[in-house]
Amino acid sequence: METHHTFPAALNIAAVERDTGLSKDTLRVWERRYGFPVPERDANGDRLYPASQVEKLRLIRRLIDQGKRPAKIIGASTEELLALIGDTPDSRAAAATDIPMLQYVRLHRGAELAAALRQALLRQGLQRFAAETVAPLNEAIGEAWMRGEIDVPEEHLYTEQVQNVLRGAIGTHVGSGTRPRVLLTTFPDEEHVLGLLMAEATLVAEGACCLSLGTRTPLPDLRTAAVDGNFDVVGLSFSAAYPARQAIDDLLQLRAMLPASIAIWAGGSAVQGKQKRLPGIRVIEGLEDTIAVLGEWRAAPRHDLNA
Amino acid sequence: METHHTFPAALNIAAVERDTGLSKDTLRVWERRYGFPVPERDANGDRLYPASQVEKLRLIRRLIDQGKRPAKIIGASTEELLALIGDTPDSRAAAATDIPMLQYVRLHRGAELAAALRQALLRQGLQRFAAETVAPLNEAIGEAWMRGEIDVPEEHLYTEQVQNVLRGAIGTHVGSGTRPRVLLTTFPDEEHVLGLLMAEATLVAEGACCLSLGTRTPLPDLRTAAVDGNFDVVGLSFSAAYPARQAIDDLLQLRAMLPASIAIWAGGSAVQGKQKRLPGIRVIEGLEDTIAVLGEWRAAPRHDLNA
DNA sequence: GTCACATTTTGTCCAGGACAATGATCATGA
DNA sequence: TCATGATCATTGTCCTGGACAAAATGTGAC
Repeated sequence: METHHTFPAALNIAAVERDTGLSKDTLRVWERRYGFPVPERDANGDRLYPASQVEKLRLIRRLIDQGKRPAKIIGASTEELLALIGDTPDSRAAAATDIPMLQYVRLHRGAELAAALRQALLRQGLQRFAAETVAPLNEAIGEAWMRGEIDVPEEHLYTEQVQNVLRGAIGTHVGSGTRPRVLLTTFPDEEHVLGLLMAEATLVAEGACCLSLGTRTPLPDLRTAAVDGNFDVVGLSFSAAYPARQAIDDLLQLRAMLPASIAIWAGGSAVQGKQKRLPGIRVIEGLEDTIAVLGEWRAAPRHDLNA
Repeated sequence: METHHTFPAALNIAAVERDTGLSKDTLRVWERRYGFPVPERDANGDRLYPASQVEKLRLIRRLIDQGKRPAKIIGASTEELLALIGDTPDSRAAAATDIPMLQYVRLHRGAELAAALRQALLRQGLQRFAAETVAPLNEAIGEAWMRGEIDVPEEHLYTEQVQNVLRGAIGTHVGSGTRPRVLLTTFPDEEHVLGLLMAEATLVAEGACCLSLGTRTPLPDLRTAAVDGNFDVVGLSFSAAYPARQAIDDLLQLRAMLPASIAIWAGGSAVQGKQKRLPGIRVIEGLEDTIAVLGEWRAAPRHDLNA
């Protein structure tokens, strides 16, 4: 049955950049410094990475995301790297958590996952669904990813199904005309959408009037949209993968670009606990905190109520 | 009121790559060959692009996407470029089409757009909504983008709202257990999701059992997911931006990777009319054609009905 | 008009050097 | 013992300038 050939013999450097997330520059400088990867060359002298090296690069990338240093692991064999993944300190504790929905993701049971999510939504209502089902599940997925238990397609499947359920629910809450008017998006380097959807779900459930621009909005465009759209608040979401340092810089830059009458709310792992370093910005410490922040805003005296 | 400074003085080359979609290599080689852009330099000799040059680069990028050649337009002033955009042959004809929903997008009326979409969905049902409302609207948005009438945030807003409505509707059609089982996704270089959602909507409305992995699934992962998940069909979606040549190569490569028992369906502008160059692959010529293709599959004799 | 062929244009890749930001290490003081 | 700061090593990104193949364009024969 396995007569059909599976992969092309080798990938060029651009394809490897796509597949591994390692930049072309990084791939070349690793080759120079560490002696890995050492790709073949085509007739023109261009690099051609065999699938085995790409596979190893993917493992290395994962370990680096976990905090390992390239020099320490780049010499290891594929087997040693596999052993290293899922051998983090908190691995055993986390592996114990046995959420059924996580099993559906592992086993590619998209339909069952969707059904379970929908059932949870019906039982809990939108707000508790986001806070008590999606948020913990998100975390569990992140940890399973770290442990190497799930891969790209599982994560995609998960994101798709959660999106279907959350977006369907968000759609049923119209809430136009209410206040505050919140513009939601992420910065150009942040492509994770689930945090944004969870925030939107929580906010619309509380009667805020949300408009989401999705992910990756360029800063100048964000400014224009916020000012022209007469928004009260701009909400930004950051995943754990976003460098905290850059999040702070970007937020302060946005703060300088927007008039003081527009509040900025920032949520997600990357900004958690950074309130003191973010003057003029309200850090949302967790989904539950969203409601408190919303209450704050509504309680605060405002200049433009008649605007 | 405009006392706050709007932009940082200049962007580094990585930020310009993000904002314009032009690779670092391209930016450097243009500077060498055409004398534009000519960025400032920081203390370390690194390029710093002023906002004005980035703006011009964005215009150039748009014109290139419309088919212009860099050498022909790179010398023009920002004003001349602006005049060039929206001066394409079919511009006048297209500008005449005056869909109300397109107005909502132009004016950032997210709530109104969502309401109009939802109303259309209720009136038409999922299938006709996809074919008769979303598809033409998509095309109109694409043309408005070409003409420079809408920009990144408008396009984001549109995509978000359509996603909310389509995903909500898709979610209500469970259809697990029915055949065929269709695995939907896009290739790693295709990030447009609306085509995929429209296909999914049409298929679930016809009782197919769809599972979407979202966009950008690596080929090896796609193969594993299709085989392990016991799917009958793998469906791929291509936007107009996808190079037709690459679409054909990628599809044939996927065909070689998958067992013959799994059908491949491909849809979208990039593959339209390419059926004869894609043996073993069923090209879907339009949303309406989807239903015909589904009927074909169901009518065809199969070896594995008892699988 | 349409096909084949020559020529120009254009994006991507290469090598190898440099540097700043980040992380690790270690000494110092509370 | 633990925090704080200085020093050193690591690492990703940017640089220059050269090369080449794929795509687009132009040219001529039919």
